[in-house]
Parts: sequence; C-alpha cells; structure tokens
Amino acid sequence: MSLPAVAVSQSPEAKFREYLASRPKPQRFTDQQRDMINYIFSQHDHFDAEQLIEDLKRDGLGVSRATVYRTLAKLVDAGLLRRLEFGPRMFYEHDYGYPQHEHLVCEKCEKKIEFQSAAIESVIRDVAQQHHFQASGHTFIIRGTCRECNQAKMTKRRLDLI
Amino acid sequence: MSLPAVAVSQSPEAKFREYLASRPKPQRFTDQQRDMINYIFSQHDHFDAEQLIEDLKRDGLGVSRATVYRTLAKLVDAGLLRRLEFGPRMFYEHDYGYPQHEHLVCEKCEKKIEFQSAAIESVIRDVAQQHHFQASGHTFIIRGTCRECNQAKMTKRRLDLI
DNA sequence: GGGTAATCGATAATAATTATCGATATTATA
DNA sequence: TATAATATCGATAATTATTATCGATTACCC
Repeated sequence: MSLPAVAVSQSPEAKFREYLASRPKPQRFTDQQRDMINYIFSQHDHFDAEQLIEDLKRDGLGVSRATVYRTLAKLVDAGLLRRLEFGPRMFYEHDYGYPQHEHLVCEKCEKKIEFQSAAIESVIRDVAQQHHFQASGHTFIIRGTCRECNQAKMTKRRLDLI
Repeated sequence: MSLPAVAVSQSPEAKFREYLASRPKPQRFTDQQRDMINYIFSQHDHFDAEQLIEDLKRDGLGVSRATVYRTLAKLVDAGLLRRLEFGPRMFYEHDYGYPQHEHLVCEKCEKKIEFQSAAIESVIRDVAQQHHFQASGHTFIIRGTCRECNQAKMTKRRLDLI
C-alpha cells in the first residue's frame, strides 16, 4: 500500500498555514482544520469524506459535514491532499510528502494498489506537446481483480467442481 | 476529434439485437432503443445522458429519462458504447467500430481530444502482471488547457498590458 | 390475434456534494 | 486587553446525477 515517502521540510500544518497566509484574501486557521490535518496525516490511507466524518466523530473530534467538505477542498488546493475520482464518490490521499503514483483498483474488494511509472509521465509530456496542450493533472486508474480476489474465485471454482 | 474507424461487419442495431438474444433471460428490442441507437451512431461525439435526452426531444423522438439511462447501460454492456468518467457525470462515446484511445480534456472549454498510445497498453500489461492483477479496464485522462484556450489567455494577457 | 412478461413513462428515492444563513470564533485594531 | 470586523462553523435546505418503484403499455412466442 505504501511507497517510500518524499522528504519534506515543514509539517503539514505549517505548510497549510503558509498556504492560508499566501491567499489574496486572508484565511483563518481553525481548530477543526487542525484536528482534520492531525488525523489525516497520522496515517497513510485512501479515504472519502463520509469515512473521515465517522472517524473523527469516533475519536471525539466532531467536525460537521459541511466543514469537512470545505476543509478537504482547501487541503487539495494547498497541495496537501490529492483528489481521486474512483467511481461515484471522491477519495483523497496524501500529496505532500508522498510521491506521484497511479492506482490499481479491485472491483471486488475495493483495495487500492499504488504503482509508479515513468512511462506514463513521458506519455503525458509527449502527448501534451504534440497537441499544444497545457497539462495540469491526470487520472490513471486500472480496474480489475486483485491477486487475493482472483485466488478466492479460483478456489471457489475448484470447490464447485467437487 | 476523430480517429480512423475500425472495420465492423454488423450495424450497431444488429450487434445490439445479437446481444439481447444472447442474454440468459430474453430481452426485448423496443422502438425507443432503436431510436437511441440510430441517433447515437449517426454521429461521432462525446455526450452525456442529459444532452442525449434533450437532443432526442428536439428531434421529435421522446424517450423518457429513465429509459435513456436504462438503454445506455445496456449499450455499454453490449459493447456498443464506452462509459467515460469525466468529472461528476458520465459521458459516453462509440466503442463498436471505434479504436481504443485516451483523452485530453480542456478544463476551460470542456473540449475532448482523443489520442492513441501503445505505451499505455504496455504499462497496463506490465503492471498488472507484476501485481498478479486481472485488469478489466482503465481510465486515463489528462486534464489541462487546450491550444485555443491557451492562445485566448495569452492574447488577453497581452491586451491587458496595453 | 391473445397471453405473458419485459419495458415504458412518471415520479419518488437515493447519494454525494454544495449553498444558505444565523451563531461563533479568529484576527486586527484601538 | 477589550472590541470591532469578518471568516468560518454547524444545521439544514438545495442541487445534481442517477437509480428504484409501479401501474400501463407493448414486443414476442404460440
């Protein structure tokens, strides 16, 4: 699930405060934002808004649904989180301190496997240049069945034959 | 917008009827389905459910919202259409008679530019093999600004300086 | 043509996200 | 340090895309 981290000089909170300070109109740093950053950067995981709301509530940190969505948007804009379009709802993962990568997503168990690929970076560069397109981001997801779910299916098939 | 077509032996309608006939429980071919297939395959374009509903209505072919969604799902399952996850709503494009390709999507004007890349196919094969992952599909979208929107921005910037 | 059941259309429901707005809390200023 | 100005909060309503429901309609087999 995890790739080697990238060295960073600031804490996520410090980086976020810098982002807030750099906005044209001044933005405030609140307790809810601090709680969210502490929780999110205490582990590496893919998560969605609903999960985060439940997890924070379970930890006694109540942050309202609206504030969770608002703060996630700011964290993405600040470069702390990446936004992933897996199916109908958005997922989020660490961007700050974590290398660029792509995903394999299992359609059976929803597991996300990360991988890095220099080839993809170069395809993006080449294609963008060819079409005079100014690339600002990309989505690359491979959908299918993971090793474990494949084995489970194989085993079941073998059992069915008995 | 268009890549060279792929040779096919059947009309989209014939291919769809074959699909319906091959289902475990028999499915019926209706006037609404015929109207939708005729409309969709009379042009090559990326479209979403809402556009299609409006376009059909404008052409005097009234197909209800529910039926449009239901039939789109069947057309995808039959291999006639590909389903594209561009942002919050689904888009559709020809699959039958049209080669595999990926997209550049302009964030300013929503234009979709198609491109083919053998490198991506091989990345998918390699990564899947490495992780013993059974790949069934993928999404690859490069987001950014197209040539025209870039020029518009440049021109505006130049004018702003006067 | 007649019976059966898949499909249709109208509308209700769902799910994820965004907007609204009075209450609250952060930051600048006196 | 008190206070004023205003960004953010929480509760809830609204929005958007899509799916489910269900009685009416219609395609398909005999």
